[in-house]
Amino acid sequence: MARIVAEKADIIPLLAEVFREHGYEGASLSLISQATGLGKGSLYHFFPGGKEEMMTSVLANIDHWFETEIFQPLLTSKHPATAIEAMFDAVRAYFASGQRVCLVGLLGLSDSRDRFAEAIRDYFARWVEALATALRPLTASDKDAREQAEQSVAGIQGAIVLARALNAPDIFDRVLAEMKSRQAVKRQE
Amino acid sequence: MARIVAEKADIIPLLAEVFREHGYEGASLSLISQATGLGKGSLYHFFPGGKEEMMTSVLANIDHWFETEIFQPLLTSKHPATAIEAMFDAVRAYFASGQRVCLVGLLGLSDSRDRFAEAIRDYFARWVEALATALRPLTASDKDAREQAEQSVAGIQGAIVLARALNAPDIFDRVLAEMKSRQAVKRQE
DNA sequence: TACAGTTTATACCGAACAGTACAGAGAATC
DNA sequence: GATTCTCTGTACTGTTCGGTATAAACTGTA
Repeated sequence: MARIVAEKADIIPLLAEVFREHGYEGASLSLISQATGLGKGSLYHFFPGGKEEMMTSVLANIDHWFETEIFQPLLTSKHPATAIEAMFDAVRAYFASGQRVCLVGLLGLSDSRDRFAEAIRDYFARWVEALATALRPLTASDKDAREQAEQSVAGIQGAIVLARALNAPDIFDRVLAEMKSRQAVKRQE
Repeated sequence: MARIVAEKADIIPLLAEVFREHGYEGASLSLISQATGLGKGSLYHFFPGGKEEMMTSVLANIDHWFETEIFQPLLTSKHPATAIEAMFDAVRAYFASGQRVCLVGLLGLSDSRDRFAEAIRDYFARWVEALATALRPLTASDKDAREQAEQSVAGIQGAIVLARALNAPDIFDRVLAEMKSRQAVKRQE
């Protein structure tokens, strides 16, 4: 029969969007089929492990993106202060000012979190760790750096929740802008 | 047949916990039946509107709690600074240091958010508004008060996400404690 | 053209889903 | 004791779920 997808990798972003919109349980195979344009036969050909394998593939994809675009710059940049600012900008674009949900955060709140607990934990642990590393030269103590990193990652996740709930992307931008400027102030002290 | 529940109100907290754990779609009638000890017959006797009515009842219950325990004190207290501190303490207890999910926030991220959009929006809008009102005497401008209120509500929601994801209630406490102390610093300026 | 491997659509499975129908049990009232 | 109203258990509806089996259609190679 007609070949629809050239690469398995091409459909992972589509899968990610379905999971983001409907969660893991809510993303039924018929929704997935509709969003990707692939029938069940094709889906189970590419992902013999079914929905769970689809989700782990999506998580691996997200993980890779954050690793290269967010974590590594924070960890290796010669100018941590600008790296942190770049992170806020990248995050704002990635989450579309809160109109795009953080799939990992959502998964952590849902009842399927146990199934993907490790991936969820790693994602946030690495994010906090990377940000804390970048903050270390700018803060009085390692403890301060870590606390501030937790504060920022939490702030970003909460900004998504709030912006979605109020259907107001400007709130997301405002919360992130304030956190960003607070780092700037701290640097001047 | 044997009467199990004296008051319909008694089972709403049980319903709330099921929805918190499994979300709206994930909370199947069999799970609800198990958690409440009521069969389908009883459930549809108390809630003829089915799951949707159960959720709206739960949301109304949550709304009432926050209105009396959080919003009103913020709006009417003679000492807004202490009212804000009390809010952080009450929130910490309510969400059990992040081990208990915010149902309204979760609902806002899920795909059933459209169905309860109004309740979700009201909840967060009133929270931000109440906190901004309490902050107004303590900040330079109304704009500052509002931005700081958004920041705090987002921080609380994000702290839940982060604490759940990392399975670390201490992070929730740390993030809230820092936000609380930041208000205190601002007051001294 | 013949063949092999890959990709697809479709029919199907048992289980679980939300919701309905209804008979009957318990308590309250008279 | 009869009646009434509130509550509950059970059986059932049609639908959808994730997943499987399979055969056919396509592509690449020869």
